[in-house]
Amino acid sequence: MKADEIILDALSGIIRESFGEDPPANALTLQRTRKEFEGDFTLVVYPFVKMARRSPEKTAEFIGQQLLGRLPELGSFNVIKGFLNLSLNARFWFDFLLKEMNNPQFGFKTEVDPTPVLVEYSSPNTNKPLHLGHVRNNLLGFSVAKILEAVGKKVVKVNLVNDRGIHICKSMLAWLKYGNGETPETFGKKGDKLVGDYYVRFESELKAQVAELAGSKSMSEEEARRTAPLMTEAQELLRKWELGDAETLAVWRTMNGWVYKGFDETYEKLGVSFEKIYYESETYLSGKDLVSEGLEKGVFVRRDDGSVWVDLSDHGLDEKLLLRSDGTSVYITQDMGTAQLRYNDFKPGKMIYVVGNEQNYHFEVLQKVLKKLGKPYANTIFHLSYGMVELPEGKMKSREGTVVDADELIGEMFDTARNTAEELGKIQDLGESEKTSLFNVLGMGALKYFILKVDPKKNMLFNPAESIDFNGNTGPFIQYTYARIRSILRLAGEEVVAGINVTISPDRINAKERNLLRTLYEFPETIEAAGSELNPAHVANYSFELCREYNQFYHEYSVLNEPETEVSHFRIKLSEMVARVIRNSMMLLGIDVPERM
RNA sequence: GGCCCCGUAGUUCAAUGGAUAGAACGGAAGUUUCCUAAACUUUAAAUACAGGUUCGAUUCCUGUCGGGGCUACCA
Repeated sequence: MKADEIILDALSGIIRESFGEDPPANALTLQRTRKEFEGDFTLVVYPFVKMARRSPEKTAEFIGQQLLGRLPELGSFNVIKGFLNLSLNARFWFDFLLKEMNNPQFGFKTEVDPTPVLVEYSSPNTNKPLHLGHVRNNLLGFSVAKILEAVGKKVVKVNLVNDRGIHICKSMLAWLKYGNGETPETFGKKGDKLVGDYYVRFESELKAQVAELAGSKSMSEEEARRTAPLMTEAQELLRKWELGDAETLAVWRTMNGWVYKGFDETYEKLGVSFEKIYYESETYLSGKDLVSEGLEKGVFVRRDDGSVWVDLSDHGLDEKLLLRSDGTSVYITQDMGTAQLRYNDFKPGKMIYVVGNEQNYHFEVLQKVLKKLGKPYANTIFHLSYGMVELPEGKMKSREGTVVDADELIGEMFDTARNTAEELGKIQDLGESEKTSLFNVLGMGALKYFILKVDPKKNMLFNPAESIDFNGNTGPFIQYTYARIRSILRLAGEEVVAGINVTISPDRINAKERNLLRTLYEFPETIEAAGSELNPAHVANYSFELCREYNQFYHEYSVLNEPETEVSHFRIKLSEMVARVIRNSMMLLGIDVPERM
């Protein structure tokens, strides 16, 4: 049983017996004592003042005395205003270290809840390469999956690829018209870049046609856009695709194949992966059954023109189209279908969709429509909505060409890591392949940490130069701290590190060591909180705090200067555990840590 | 217009309704016989505004002002 649970348990007993009332449930919580005060846990006693019929100070004093009598783990307490600060005794912290110091799984729940949790993330379109926005999405999705696994969930990571529709037909048309049979091999470009280029080509050629039409025939721009030859050809191509035209499908498969190969490279560099990939080309028809079901149940209505709608005004939303008048499905219809499909595939207890906040409304509608249909999984849908990523130069706009390409960004992070490390001149003894892997670890660590340390729902500003700073709240700083501890442990020598036991007496534990122990103790709670809020930022900020505390400890107390003593053994064991927790927390963010740097 | 999200030091980010609102970068001043100075110490600097709820509000509620998003028979 954990310390705070033991305390709270005793506390509720005391309150019931002494004040004759059950304590209000929401008041029975402990918080970590703030650094400026002495103590480990703090109880706010204001909620009990009324039933105690004493002043806040007297109430705290009374509760403190009672707890001291009951809990052998409690060393002392002090009272400041209505705050009761409790200090666990050195023995408790010492035992904690003894128990956990050799546990590689510290902080992770080992028993697994068999009900799967499904996490959808990435969700790319096949007509554009991945960009900075996708990077945030991928990192968030992967990290959330890792965190959920750490709190004992069985996680299924899925991707939903939007591989069909007018946009990919535009790329196909441009390639057929202007491509001269170009392939990624002949052009020396990743496949997703090649296809993306032809999408851009389509748009620029279309723009030229529109300008001409609008100029010579004085059409409105909207009309010109709709009637331009390229646009009607693209529509025609989509019709052929939907009819299953063999030639069209062959081009489509070839080009999508290029794209997937390109995506896979990017995913690998980002370190993300999926258990299952859904393709919209295979699922886009599946929502129609649900529409029929809704019509039968009378929760949807068919209008005179044949289109099908749902009225959500009773939920404070508008009417929403579910099926076009020509009987084809729209975005939301597909999402209804895929939700059902996933439910059938996995029967998940929770379905998490990592999708940008511009789709908040869409997911609100999706959930309510499924609820109207009486689907059991409607309430399991959770939209993990995240904010936009902006750059120091301003917002990303694809039209203005200010989109940051994911591969280019990854390359830049690598280069910056190399430049910075070379400037500092500490890597001469590494071989070429070691260097390459180190720059990769550093560059990606910088990128991932910088993005994940921010609360997902907030818009954020990504500054590449700042992210790779080796100081401050950055990935490289944490990686550096880890590498330094590993270096210390190597110096300590095998026999000391392997020391079976630590025999230091509890009263030799000093304040900085206690601080460290207390922070380590919080690690499991941090994961738990991050898991329930689906927020990796908790883990990121925790690991930074741990590193800072270790640096302070390290600065003040040499780890090795009392060789072969109890103190030295103790500090080495403590360092070892700090290193392990840093590594574990970085693992939850998908960040690698270097053994030396 | 309607709906949703966000406003915290110069900047980027923290703070389950709790104590004197924390860090980091940048600014100012210091610390090298030392296991990594890629460190540490000191210092100045902020809750957009106005009400309300309560023992207590950055946090919850209302309004105002700013920023962003959504409001397609696109996805």
